[in-house]
Amino acid sequence: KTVAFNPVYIHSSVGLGKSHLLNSIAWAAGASDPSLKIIYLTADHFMYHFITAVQRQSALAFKEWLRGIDLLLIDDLQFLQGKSATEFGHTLSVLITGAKQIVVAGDAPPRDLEMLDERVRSRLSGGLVVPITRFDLELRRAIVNRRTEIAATRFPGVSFPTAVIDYIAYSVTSHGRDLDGAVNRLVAANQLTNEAITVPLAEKTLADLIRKRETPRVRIDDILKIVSRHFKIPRTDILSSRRSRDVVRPRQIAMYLAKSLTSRSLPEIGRQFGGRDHTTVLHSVRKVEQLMRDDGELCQEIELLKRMLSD
DNA sequence: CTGGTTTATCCACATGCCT
DNA sequence: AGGCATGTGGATAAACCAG
Repeated sequence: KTVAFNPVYIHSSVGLGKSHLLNSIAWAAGASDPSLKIIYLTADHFMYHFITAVQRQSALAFKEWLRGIDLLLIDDLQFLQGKSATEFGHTLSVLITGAKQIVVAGDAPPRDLEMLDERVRSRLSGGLVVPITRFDLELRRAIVNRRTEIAATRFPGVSFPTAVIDYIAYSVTSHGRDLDGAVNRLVAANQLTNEAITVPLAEKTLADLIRKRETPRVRIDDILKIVSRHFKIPRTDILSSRRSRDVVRPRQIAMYLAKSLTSRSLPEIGRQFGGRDHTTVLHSVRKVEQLMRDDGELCQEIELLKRMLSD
């Protein structure tokens, strides 16, 4: 047998069957060679084991144990966050170097995994990266159409207006299973209440299936890049501990942007700004807000930066 | 340069919100 | 009951700024 690609990184949004795929891989590998040692873990489980191992001073034993594994599958990498992520990154790169087969899955491409350091990220990008894309609109429409036809033969009174089919196909963007679920639920609602199937009914019944418009992801990397270019100061200065005004202002503005444009927490942002304390970030945010209150020009400048970042 | 002021930063801790 | 996020109050030392 050959190790063709290592590591393999699978990414897709939630609900498209990543975990299912990972489990299938594990099962198929086990079926083809029962002697293989295969471990499937979610990232937080992995981290839990790792941390308890460190606490029990048995980190070495833990690493030995890992080395004995032939196929390691780690799921939900995006849940890996916080202060131990960097330590985890270390272990991960040791593992990858260890030449055993690794399969990792997460909900973003490797370069967006900000909690991992650059070396690990490029490590992951260097392997095989498999994106699983959503069904596109036409395919979703076709699936819904098919489902409604089946429903119509089973429940003669049921009919789906085209507008409702479009609505479902447009709004429910996750896995095919959810598209089925949407149709079933509408049929059920219709059977129970005799209410005609309309777009408003669909809106009401399917509220929880419709993922709210995901705020376009802004990465802190991008904020750093844009801010450092705009103020003509090197990115390393922003991350450094220098405190001269010409570097502090941009730094604070960047932190403010990170807080308002991403959903990262204060400690998380602090960590990415050269390991600063979360209260420093808080102070920066407030400072910038105050500066904006009594300086319209700065206000516009920051609005400009915001627009540049969220296109 | 010097002495005083401002403030970016960190720390210890409190509170509230989810599990 | 414990982790995580947001906040408060205080201390300190790095910049800043007259004189």
